[in-house]
Amino acid sequence: MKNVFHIFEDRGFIEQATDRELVRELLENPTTCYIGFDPTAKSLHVGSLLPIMSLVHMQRAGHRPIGLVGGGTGLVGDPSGKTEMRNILTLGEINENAEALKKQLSRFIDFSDGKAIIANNADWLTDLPYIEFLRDIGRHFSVNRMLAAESYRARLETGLSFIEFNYMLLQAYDFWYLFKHYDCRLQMGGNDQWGNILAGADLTRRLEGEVIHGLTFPLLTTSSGIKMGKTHKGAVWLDASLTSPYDYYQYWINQDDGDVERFLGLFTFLPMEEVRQLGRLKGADMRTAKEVLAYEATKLCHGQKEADHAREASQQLFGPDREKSPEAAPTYSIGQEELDQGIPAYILFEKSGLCKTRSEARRLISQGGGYINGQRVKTFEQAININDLQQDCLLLRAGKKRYVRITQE
RNA sequence: GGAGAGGUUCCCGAGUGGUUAAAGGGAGCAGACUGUAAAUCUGCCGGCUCAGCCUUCGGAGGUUCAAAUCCUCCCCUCUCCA
Repeated sequence: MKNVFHIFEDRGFIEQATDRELVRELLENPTTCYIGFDPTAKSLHVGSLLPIMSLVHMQRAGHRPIGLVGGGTGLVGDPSGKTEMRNILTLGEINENAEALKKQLSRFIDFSDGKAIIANNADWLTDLPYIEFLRDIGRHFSVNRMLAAESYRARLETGLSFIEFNYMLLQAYDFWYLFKHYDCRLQMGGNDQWGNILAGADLTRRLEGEVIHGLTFPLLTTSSGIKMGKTHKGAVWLDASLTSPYDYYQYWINQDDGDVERFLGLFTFLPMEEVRQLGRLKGADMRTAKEVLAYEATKLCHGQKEADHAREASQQLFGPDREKSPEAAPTYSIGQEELDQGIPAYILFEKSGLCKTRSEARRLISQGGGYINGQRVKTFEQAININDLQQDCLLLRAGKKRYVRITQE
């Protein structure tokens, strides 16, 4: 089996490593590694996809991944890469989120038979005795050195509370703890975690005299330098009830040309020869590569069946017969009474979820961005009624890409 | 604890009594162009029962015909001093 380190290198996962040569050697043999996930929301979003993919690669290569849910650290708040102090969550919220995270990770990683582990650092952090912690752990940290860390330096400008300042110690403790209890010798994470990862490796060296390692991934931005994962509707979630597989598929197909090859490497398991080949496509052919990316990414997250649906739906809605076969679009049903009476177009656009407010719907339609069955809506108060139904439904479109099918209840 | 600075619409950031739903930029949306891409140009960008009305400038009161702008108290942040 190929060393995962080469796979990571080849596919563009690596930003920094504590020692490339040693990490590569380490990964010659089955190794336990971990990545922390913050339980700040009830679902992960595409921002966490890169770490997840790395764990999948690890598992496929015969290593043992640990998904660490930051139940304990979530009670504190991580300053890394944030300019504002984050909201501190209650224990209840965190546990709820932690549960949900576990479920999501299981879609990507096989947790059976100890092939992977899910851990929650609340289990060992919440009961830490303060004095002992200071004595045994705190003494190994130099404040001078911590302040030199980029993540803290930035926060020094805007203010940094003591509890946040301790985050690094806690995460370092996590790494040591996982090393101690699971023989975990590699921590991975986004490049914003570099300082924290180093701290953990450092702590373990001091406490145990053992050298353990860290690896970071590039922070993902699109070619235009914007953080990934935001759309008109907000964050792109991995949970199908928050972001539908169709929207998820669409998210990927709408990526910039310049990102496609990189994303194929990171977010699919296609062989790299194929990825490079797809990346070489020029002009409109690039769409093929995007379709592959969208399909593969959706398949990984939501399964083949959903991916097939999403692809079909997209092909119908964006193919040569667009507007003709709207079964594929997300559906919203409306009461018969309302339809009989006729409903103003802008209200329908708002109700169907295409616009967040009625004002937005008015604006959209006034600017010529509202369509019904492929026809531009002329005025926002235009009444939509039963006569507009074609084969029992009508197709609403906002702008060029966003569709909703309206059916009668 | 003392002294000073500051909290403005999604973000950054102007505004220091009426002409301010609040400059400018970013993000976002729409139109044109296109390949469900990018770039570019144009328009939009608090809400609503929308030629009008309502709600916003940390919070609560007050002055005034009129306040984001003035006063009082409170909350929070930053800087310096201890």
